[in-house]
Amino acid sequence: MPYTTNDIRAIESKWQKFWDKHHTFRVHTDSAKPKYYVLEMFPYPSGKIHMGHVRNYTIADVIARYKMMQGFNVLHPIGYDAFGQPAENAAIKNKTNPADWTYKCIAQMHDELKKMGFSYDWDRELSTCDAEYYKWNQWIFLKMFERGLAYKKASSVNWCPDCATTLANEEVINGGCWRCKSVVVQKDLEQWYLKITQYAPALLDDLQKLDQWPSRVRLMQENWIGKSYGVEILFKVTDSQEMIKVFTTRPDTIFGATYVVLAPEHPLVKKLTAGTPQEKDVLAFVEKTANKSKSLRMSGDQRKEGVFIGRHAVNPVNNVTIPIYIGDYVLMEYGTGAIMAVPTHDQRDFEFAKEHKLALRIVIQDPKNPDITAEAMAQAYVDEGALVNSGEFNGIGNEEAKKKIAEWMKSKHYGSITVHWRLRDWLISRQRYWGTPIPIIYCEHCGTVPVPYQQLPVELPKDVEITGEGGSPLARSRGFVECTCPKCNKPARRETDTMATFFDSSWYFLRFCSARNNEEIFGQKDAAYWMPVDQYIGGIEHAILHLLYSRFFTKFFKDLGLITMDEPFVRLLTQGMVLKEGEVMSKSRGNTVDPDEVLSKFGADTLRLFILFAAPPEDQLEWQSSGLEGSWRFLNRVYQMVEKRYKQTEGEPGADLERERNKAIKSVTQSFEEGYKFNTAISHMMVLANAIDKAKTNVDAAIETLVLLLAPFAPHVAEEMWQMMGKKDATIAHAAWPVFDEAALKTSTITMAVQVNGKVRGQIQVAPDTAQDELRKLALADPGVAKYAQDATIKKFIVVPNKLISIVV
RNA sequence: GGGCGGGUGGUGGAAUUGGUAUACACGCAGGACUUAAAAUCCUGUGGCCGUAAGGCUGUGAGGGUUCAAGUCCCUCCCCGCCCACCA
Repeated sequence: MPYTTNDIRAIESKWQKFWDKHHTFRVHTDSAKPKYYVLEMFPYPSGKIHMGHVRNYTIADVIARYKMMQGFNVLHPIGYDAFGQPAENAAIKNKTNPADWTYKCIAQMHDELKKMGFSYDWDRELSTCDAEYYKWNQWIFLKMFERGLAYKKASSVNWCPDCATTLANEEVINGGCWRCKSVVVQKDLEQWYLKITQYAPALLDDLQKLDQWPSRVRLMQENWIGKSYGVEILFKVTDSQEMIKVFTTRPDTIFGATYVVLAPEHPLVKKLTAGTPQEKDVLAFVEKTANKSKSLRMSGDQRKEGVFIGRHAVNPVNNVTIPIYIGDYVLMEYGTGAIMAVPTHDQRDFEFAKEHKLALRIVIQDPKNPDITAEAMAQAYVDEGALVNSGEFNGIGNEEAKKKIAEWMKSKHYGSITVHWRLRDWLISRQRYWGTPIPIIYCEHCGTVPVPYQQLPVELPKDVEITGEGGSPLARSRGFVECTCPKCNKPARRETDTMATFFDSSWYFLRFCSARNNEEIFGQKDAAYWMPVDQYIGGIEHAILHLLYSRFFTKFFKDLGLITMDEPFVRLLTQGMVLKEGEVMSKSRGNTVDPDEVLSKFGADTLRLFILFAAPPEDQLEWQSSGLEGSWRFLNRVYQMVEKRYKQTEGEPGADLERERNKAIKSVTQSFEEGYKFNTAISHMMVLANAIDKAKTNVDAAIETLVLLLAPFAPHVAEEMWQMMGKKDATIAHAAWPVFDEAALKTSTITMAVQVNGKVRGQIQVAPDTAQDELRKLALADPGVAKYAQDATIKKFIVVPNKLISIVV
């Protein structure tokens, strides 16, 4: 029977039904068995899966199935990150309800995932928009609220005018909304925050434990958390009692400070300019900056604008009086919102100083250019050098001076040694409908009151019309807003903001451990058994946001005493993007390939095999339809082998084929163990297939091995072949992964290359571990070698055991 | 501007971490089978010279270390990703 398109469909749907019927991938907490938790970043249910999903989930599935065959109790769950704005947009567009739209998409997505043959435990399938799930979001929020980790504050926030909602700092990409790319503006609002900054030290320190994460992801997190050591220095304002506290990481340049810059929003600005001739100009500049969005302020031409405020301050270390400016390049949110400017050794200060014709003073000598004057500098000198013009510190290297000056200033009470973090608290309120309601009630008498736990979930009302305009949609639902205060029973109002959807995905991996538990957020025994996730797989785009938030939540759960581990993901794999003609495959570019089309033409096994063969998982993958046919041909060939050659001959397999068989097991297993190099794993299987084709002896053992090795990659056809081979195991998914015999890999003769003066001139066949004297004779006897080495004096004779001989003449 | 990856045949990609560069596949060319096509199978396939044997050359460019360099060191060019006024 040829392996045709119709056969593929029949085979694949047959085995998908079989797995369903037998619950092949259902697992239970069982402390007697070693566990392995494989997780992919769950999808947003847009309805259709794309090639990115296919790649991500295929990688995960192959790992899960491999671990199963190795005897692990493998947890491999799936769910849907179902809250979020596309559902609202679709609701507006199609005049439907976000819930209806989302559940329809989930059903569709569910079917598509099944068609790929992924080994999910479907009993754990979940959607974050289910009340049984988001109830626990509210539970977490209340636990955080109790501990002061969830709090409300007024501040200038990122606002996306198109999405009509606030955004976290992490959601602003190049000044635009991460979802719709509209320019983000600033707005003063009262919003809910999570105090992720309290965990900043742990989030930074524990990165060291994540030695099985890609180093660049660790580095990205490290930069995002942004710990900097420095000094806070007090500059006294002349003719005033006010002090300006500046933060610097460069105390070694303190003697070079020639002016001070405050952020326009700095509270001292208004105080210091009140009633002065400069007041008008200063206020005008402050207002101008306030109208500029933060994103605009931080991007664009980056020309540094600012004005002199008419006041001066004294540098404590040398009593020099210097002018005070306000400048838009100083940010109120970072450090103290004020800096000491050292134009000679900071490029931003240099540009500002040139623009405003401010003084320059060199305090670090460029060893390559020791005699340069400040006036002659074309840019700031920011590298290392010895201190000059710095009083008692002259001559000291600046790295050493950083520590010495910091200590000295501390002892003189000029300043204090401090640490600043770049990480800000996480803004979680969204003025949207399709998200988890924040479980808070506002009472005129009792103030801000948390919803009691027994009243959870606070369900999303269904009677809300989504218009996309005018603040929180929930505010328009009277039945939702109006409530009674849990404390005093008087009429009160509910919070109408919903939670950012990143909240939902920050702990779903824990929920999977006991997805149907209605009593608790997750079973503690289940979590203790399954967690942490052994292998997590997803896109690099989540390197900061999702992974940082998940780490934060995990640490919080540990502090609650619910779990004992403090990092959720042991090993992280970030899969590369899928490209077509050199560009990322995307809907907006219109260069997508629909997985469905490939499925109907070639089936899931071929698609899976191709997507793994075309590139290593972490690299970009260039989509080539012709490669698909190659994978199809390979599966077909193996199928024909089982059909036509299995159990057709008597006798023993030849030693050569046995060696190839063992070699294939070793290589494929190694490809798994050494960084999931599926492309080479597949090539090793192809090598074995080629050897079987050529073999004249009994091929039964080799075919069995090949089918077993292939099982994680192409599970449907592997099951079919396994059945054709008359195997008793109910499913190849639980068959044992083959083991190799090191002894079978040995050969009686090996080929060694012989080089003369670095060029290969011949090859000799020798027994393994032949003695050097013998090798010398054999090598020189080779005609190709003799031609170059015969009459010459041999200067060196180098042997790389069992590989190569290098003769220098 | 800073950080991190990369650059290997016509294409996707291998190379045991200093040891025979181009495994495996795609594509292409020639052949077999066929009335024919598809499918399948066989052979060849980095470049240059040569009928051949063989020789020279070759991993972005240039230099270096070494018996030996895709791999290590220096200088430069190009591409991708991430972060970007964080003091």
